[in-house]
Amino acid sequence: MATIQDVAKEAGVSVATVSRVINGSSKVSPKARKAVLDAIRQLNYQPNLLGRNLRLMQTKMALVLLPTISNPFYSMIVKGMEDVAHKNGYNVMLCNTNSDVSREKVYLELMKNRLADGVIFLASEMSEEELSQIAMRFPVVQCCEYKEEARASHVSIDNKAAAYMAVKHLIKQGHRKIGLISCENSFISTKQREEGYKIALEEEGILVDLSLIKHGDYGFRSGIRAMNQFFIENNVPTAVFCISDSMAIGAIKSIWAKGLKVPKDIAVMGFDDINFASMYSPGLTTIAQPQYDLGCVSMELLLKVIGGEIIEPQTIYLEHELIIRESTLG
Amino acid sequence: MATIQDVAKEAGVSVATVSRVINGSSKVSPKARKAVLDAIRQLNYQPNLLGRNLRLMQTKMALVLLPTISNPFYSMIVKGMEDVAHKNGYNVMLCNTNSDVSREKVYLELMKNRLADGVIFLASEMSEEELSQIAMRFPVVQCCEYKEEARASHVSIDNKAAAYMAVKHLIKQGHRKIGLISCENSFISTKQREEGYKIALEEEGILVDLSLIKHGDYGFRSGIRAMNQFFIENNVPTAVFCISDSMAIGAIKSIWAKGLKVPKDIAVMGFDDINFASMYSPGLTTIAQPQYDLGCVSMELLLKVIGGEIIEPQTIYLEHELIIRESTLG
DNA sequence: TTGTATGCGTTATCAC
DNA sequence: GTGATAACGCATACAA
Repeated sequence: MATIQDVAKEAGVSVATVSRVINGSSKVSPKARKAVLDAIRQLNYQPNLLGRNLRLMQTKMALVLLPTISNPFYSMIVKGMEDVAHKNGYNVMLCNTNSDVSREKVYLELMKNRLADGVIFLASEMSEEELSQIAMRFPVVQCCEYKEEARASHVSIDNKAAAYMAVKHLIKQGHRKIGLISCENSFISTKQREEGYKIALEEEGILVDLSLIKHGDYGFRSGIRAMNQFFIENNVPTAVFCISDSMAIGAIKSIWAKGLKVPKDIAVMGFDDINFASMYSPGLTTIAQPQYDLGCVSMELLLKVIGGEIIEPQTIYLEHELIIRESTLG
Repeated sequence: MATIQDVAKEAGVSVATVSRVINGSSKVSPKARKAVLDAIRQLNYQPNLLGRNLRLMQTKMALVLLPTISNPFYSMIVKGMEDVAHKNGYNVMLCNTNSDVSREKVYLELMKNRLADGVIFLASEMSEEELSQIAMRFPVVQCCEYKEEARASHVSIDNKAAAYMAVKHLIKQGHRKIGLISCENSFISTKQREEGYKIALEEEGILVDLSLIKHGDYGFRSGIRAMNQFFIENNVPTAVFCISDSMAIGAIKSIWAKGLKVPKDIAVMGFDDINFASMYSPGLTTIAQPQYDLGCVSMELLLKVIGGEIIEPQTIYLEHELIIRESTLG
């Protein structure tokens, strides 16, 4: 494999000149430039970035930690991150953590070992303390999920306002007995969506009934189980707000199994607007997050932190949107 | 940031000894080892892999190029690749190509620039010629999709046999007029699934009727459109075999829109067994690929190619499975 | 068992 | 404009 030395020799110039041609860093005579370019082509030279990165002490690589690539919700977010990164000469390294702290830490080693310039977390399992520690020493941005107390920037929607809007929509359809299928986790979005649900009810003078709040794990099956609970307890709401689309689809399956119809007997709404929400029958009413923009803004922020333009942690909220489909229109 | 020099000074030994302790490469006296370990802890030292990689001319990093992370089909494959990679001290770099050749090439530059030791392609858009060129110079494995003529290893199922099995199942259910919703692309899997479809029909003495073959793009909407074609042309089969689950779900939606039932009026089967296939109502009959194993075997193969254990291109087929659910049982 | 010295491929500083 | 050369952090051949 040809090195910059070989190119210099072939072109009859010094390595410094070759480097200057490659990086356009300063003036080079047309004659020397041509000689270098010819030599590069001749030798099929590819710069070895290991050398450059070592010298520059940077890798133009950004880590993106996500719990799973099988959640379609992340796909557009990642696209946004990649587009912004590429526009700025950066590459993105996607890392599947499986919501496993130890796996997160393995990947973070890559940054600690200078193989990446910064990291974006999409739902970390680490403690606020650990996150703050890392953010003190390296460029860190949190996207969608975040730790409130961590001293690190974050970009997300206002989950409380979004859940509030969702429940208000159900109330407007005439529902008073509204169930919630939430999750038992420590995600800030969960906490905030529950808050939004409660505030919307209280504002209408509806008492928050804890027996109408069930829990799943975001997944389809857990949505079935949670909805079944209502039937088992013989305490069935006329509308159910699920904090994920997959659970909402599970809830619908459970409702059908009882011979009931959606939305005629029970209205169901989800959260996230995954692709499948519109593919389903009935189309699923849900809250759409600006996924692509969340990705773009997160990466822009990270690049600024890497560049040293931003020192203090930033908080950025983007707009969400209520998408009304058949599952709540009855 | 502390370097190996700092550690050496702190421990009162040479950098060589520190390096030896870190890599366990040769004998070090217990006393020196302890001094080094203490110094490392003291200084919170993290080796800079840029230096090591440059010196060793390897990165312990594998590139995985996939057309999109939003296709749930890839998720378990990637998991398998990651598990094997991690077990062998390797990291995986997921790269979203969006089925864009230029994007593929950008990522391949990372390998050409020595930032990765090898690459696994999941559905490349490059020509066989280009692929062969790259495989000549770098470790390359193709997973699931592959170019027949490319001189590079590949791991996949036997798509022809799988499609054959699928259509045979429909025939066994009593169907004779069986439609195919395929894709207009150059993927080998497409070609082979079409072949399997034809062979299964011919074997039963059923003439292959080209008007019963429609095309989509793997996606849900294209499944609707393709199925609609049958209705528009007033040439409706009693069973439809779709080469992707998403198209199958689209086909079902189209059938429902005509007031017909699945499988009572028309049986539908898919391919891939994505998670959603079992979540849907009716559950979708489909062909399951051993996704996790495909990933594992591909990565094992790549590591062997990187290690120089394998020189000649290998071809490995894994077993598929027919998953029978309600969408064809009527 | 340990230390010295060299080089991996690149960029940047300086002197010319 | 150009070239010689010193880093960047690490691993290792060789010498001791």
